[in-house]
Amino acid sequence: MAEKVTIATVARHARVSRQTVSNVLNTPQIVREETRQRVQEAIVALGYRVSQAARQMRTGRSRLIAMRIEPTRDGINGSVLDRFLHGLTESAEVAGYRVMLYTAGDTEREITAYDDLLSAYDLDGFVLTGTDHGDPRTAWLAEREVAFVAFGRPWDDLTAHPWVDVDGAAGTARATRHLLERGHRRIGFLGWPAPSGVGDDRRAGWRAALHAAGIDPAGLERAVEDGIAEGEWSMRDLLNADEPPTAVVCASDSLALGALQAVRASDPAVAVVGFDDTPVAAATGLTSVSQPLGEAAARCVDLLTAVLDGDQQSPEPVLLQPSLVLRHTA
Amino acid sequence: MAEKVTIATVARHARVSRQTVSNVLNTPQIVREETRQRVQEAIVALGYRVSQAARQMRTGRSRLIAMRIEPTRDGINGSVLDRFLHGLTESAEVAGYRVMLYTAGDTEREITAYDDLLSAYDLDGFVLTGTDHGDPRTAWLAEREVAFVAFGRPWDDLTAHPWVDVDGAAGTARATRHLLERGHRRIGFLGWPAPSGVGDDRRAGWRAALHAAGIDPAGLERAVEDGIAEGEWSMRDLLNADEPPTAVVCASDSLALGALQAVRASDPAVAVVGFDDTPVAAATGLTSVSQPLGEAAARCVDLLTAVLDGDQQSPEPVLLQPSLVLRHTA
DNA sequence: TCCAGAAACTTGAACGATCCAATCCTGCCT
DNA sequence: AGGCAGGATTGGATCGTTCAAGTTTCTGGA
Repeated sequence: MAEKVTIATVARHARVSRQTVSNVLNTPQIVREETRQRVQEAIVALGYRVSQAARQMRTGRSRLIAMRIEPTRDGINGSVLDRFLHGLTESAEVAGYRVMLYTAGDTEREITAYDDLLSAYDLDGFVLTGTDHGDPRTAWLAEREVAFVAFGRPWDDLTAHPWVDVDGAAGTARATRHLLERGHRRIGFLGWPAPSGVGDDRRAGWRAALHAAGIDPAGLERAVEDGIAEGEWSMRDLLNADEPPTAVVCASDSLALGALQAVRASDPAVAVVGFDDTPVAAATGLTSVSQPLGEAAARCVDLLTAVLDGDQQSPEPVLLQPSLVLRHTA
Repeated sequence: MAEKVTIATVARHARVSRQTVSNVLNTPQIVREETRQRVQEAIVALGYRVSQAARQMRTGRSRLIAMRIEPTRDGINGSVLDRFLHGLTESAEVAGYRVMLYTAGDTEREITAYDDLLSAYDLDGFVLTGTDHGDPRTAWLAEREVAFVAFGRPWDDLTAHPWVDVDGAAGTARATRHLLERGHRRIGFLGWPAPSGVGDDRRAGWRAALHAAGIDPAGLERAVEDGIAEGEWSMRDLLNADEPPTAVVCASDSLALGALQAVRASDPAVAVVGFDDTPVAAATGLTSVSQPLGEAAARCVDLLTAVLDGDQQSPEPVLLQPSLVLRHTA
C-alpha cells in the first residue's frame, strides 16, 4: 500500500525542509533556482499533491467558489445558466478553483445557505446570477466582506460591486438594424413589464435603433410576462393593430417562439428575432441574439480571483457584446 | 469582531470537554441525554458550525461528491443532465453532502481529474453519467475502492457497481401501446445505431410492444446518429416506403423534432412521440416520454451514502419507471 | 581577512477537529 | 461499607499545511 505523500515526504526526498517545499509551491521566487528544480522533481517523482484540507485549515481559504443552481423554471431559458455553469467550471479549474453547487428555495434561505457554506466550508466566493433592484443578497455579502461577482448588472448603482454582463440593448439594437437593412420599417417589440433591469435594457436597444432610423415606435410594443403562450397572444394582438408590424424583436426565445406560432398563419411572412440563442431557437430555426456565455463565465472568474488575490477591492466591471445568429426566421 | 467559534468554545460554554461536544455531533447515543441537550443549546446559542476542513484533515473524508458537467453538445438533451444535477444538489444537501463540479475533455483526462480531486480534495464519491460498454472510468474507480454510483446501467454486467437508471424500454413500450390504443397499426421507430446501451433498450421496448400486438416491425425502423436533421431525413425516408407508418416513436426529442418537420407537410397527420421530455418538447407541443430525474438523483444519493456509510458494499440497483406526457403530437 | 546585510533555508507552533487511552462517576451486588 | 462493571467524560496526540521567528550561507565592500 502506497504511503500518503505529504510535504514532509517531498522534503525528505529533496533533502530540504518542509517550509522550503511550501515556498516552492507558494512563493517560488524566494527559493534558489537550483533548489526549486530539485523540489519540483521530487514532487513529480512522488506524485505529491497539496492537501486542500490542511491548507484550508491553516489559511482559512478553500479555493472553492459557489454558485446556486436553480430549478429550471421555464426550461428554455434555464439552458442559459447551464451553459454559463459549464464555462464557469472550466475557467475556475484553470485558475485553480473548484465550483460547488447549492440550492435555495427563496432569497431568505439563500442567505442562510451563505452562512452555512461560509462557516462550514470556508468558501472563498460566490457567483450570483439574476440580481435585481436592491438585492438583499449583495448587501448581506458586502457587509461581511465576502468576495462575490454578479453575472448581471446592479441596476441601481453600477459601482456597487464587481459584475459581468452582456449588453442586451446592443443585442436588440443589432437585431433591429438587421431588420431595417432587410427593408422592414414597422418593427415590433415583445418584452416584459417594467421595471425589469434586463427587460428594460433590451427594450431600450430596440427603441434606440428605431429612433436612429427616424421611426416612431409608438404602438409597436407589448409587455407581458415571459412565456410561449404570452408571446403568442400578444403577437396576435400586435398583428390586429391598424398598422401591424412586418417584423418583431423579442426579449426572449420563449416570447419569440410564441410569436412564431401566431405568425405562422399570416400571409406575408413576418420576421421574428429571439433572445438568448437557446437550444430551442437552434432547433426551430429561430434567428436569435446570442450571449457569449463562456466568455462571461471566464470574466467572472477573472474578477473574482482579482478580488480574492487582493489585487483590488472592486475591479472594473465587464460589459460584453452579444452577436446575432441568423437562421430562417429573419 | 466576533471571535471564531470552535469546538472548544462550545465545550467551555457548556462546561464539558471538547471530546464530549464531538461525541454529541458524531455519536450522540453515547452521551447522556441531559448533557447532550446542554451541548446542543450551547451550539445553537454560539452559532457553532463544524469546520469541514479540520474534520476532513483528521478523518480524510470531505462530505463532497463530484459530478462531471459536460459541454452541452446538442443543447436539447443537455437539459436532461441539467435537471438531474439540480436534483442531485438538492438531495445531497439533505444528506449532508455538497456537490462539486468538474470538467474533462475526454475519458483519459477524466481519470486524471479523479486523481486530482481525490488527493487534493479528499472527495468522498462520484456520480457518473453516460457509462458505456466496458467503461475505463468504472474500472479505475473500483480498483481504488472509490465510492461511486452511475446514472445509467453498466450494460455488460448489471452487478458490476451500484447504479440508478430509468427503464427506457418500458417508456417506448408505453408510448407504443398508447399509439396502438389510438388505432395506429403501422408504428415506426427512429433510433440510434447499435450497439448503444440506451438506444438498443429503447428500441427493444417499441419492438416488444408491437410483437405483443401481433405486428411485424420489419421495415418500420431507421437507425441514425442523434440530431434534428438526421431525424428529418430518416423520417422522410420512412414515409417514402411502400407502406409508410402512421405514427413514429423516437429515441430522443431531437429525432422527434426532425420527424415532426418531415411530417408537417404530410396529409393525414402522422403521430410523433419523443423521448426525454425536454423543454423543446414542452415548447413545441411534442408528446414525449418523461424520465423522473429528481427521483433518479435522490436514489443516486441514497446509494452513494449507503456505500459511504459502509452499510453495504454494493446496494441494490434502482430501475425507475418513466411516464408519458401527452401533448399535441400524439 | 573580516563583517554587515541580504538571501536561503530550517525549526517550532498553530489551525480545529477526531482518535486513543486513561480517568471519573454511578448504581448495583455482596 | 467495599468492590466492581460499565457508561460517561477527559487530556494528550495527531492529521498536513503555513506562519513567525530563528539560524546558516552567501555576497561584497573596507
